[in-house]
Amino acid sequence: MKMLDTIRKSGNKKNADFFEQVYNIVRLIPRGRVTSYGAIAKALGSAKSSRMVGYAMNASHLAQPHVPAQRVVNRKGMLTGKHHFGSPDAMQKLLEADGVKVKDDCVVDFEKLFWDPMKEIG
DNA sequence: CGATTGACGTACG
DNA sequence: TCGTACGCCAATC
Repeated sequence: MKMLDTIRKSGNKKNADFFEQVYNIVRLIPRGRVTSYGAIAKALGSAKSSRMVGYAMNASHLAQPHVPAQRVVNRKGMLTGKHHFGSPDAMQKLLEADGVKVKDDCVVDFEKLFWDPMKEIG
């Protein structure tokens, strides 16, 4: 499904291009699965803009509908952004609610649960 | 308009 | 194997 293509065309507005794309991809993440900032950045064609993905996530709480930001972690599978949630434990709780086990701020079986955006987009 | 920062990632020691 | 340094690109100061 070339969803990103649609996303890109629909979100070609000057503002909200990168952010919107990030949000859309994150919203595509199935329940019980996770992905990384770098993977999203790469999926958007800006592999070197992984930091921007994280930056976009910082404002993800403003996006509508809700963006499951808890399903996005760094390449190590660590919950680096947990501190940006309401509570430091909110992210882990949300992940556990999705069926993702978290141990020591790290996603268990991260590689197995890893969801590749390119797989859905490409 | 230049400098600083950041929910990352890769390279290097 | 672990810790530190740097690059990337957009937003904020």
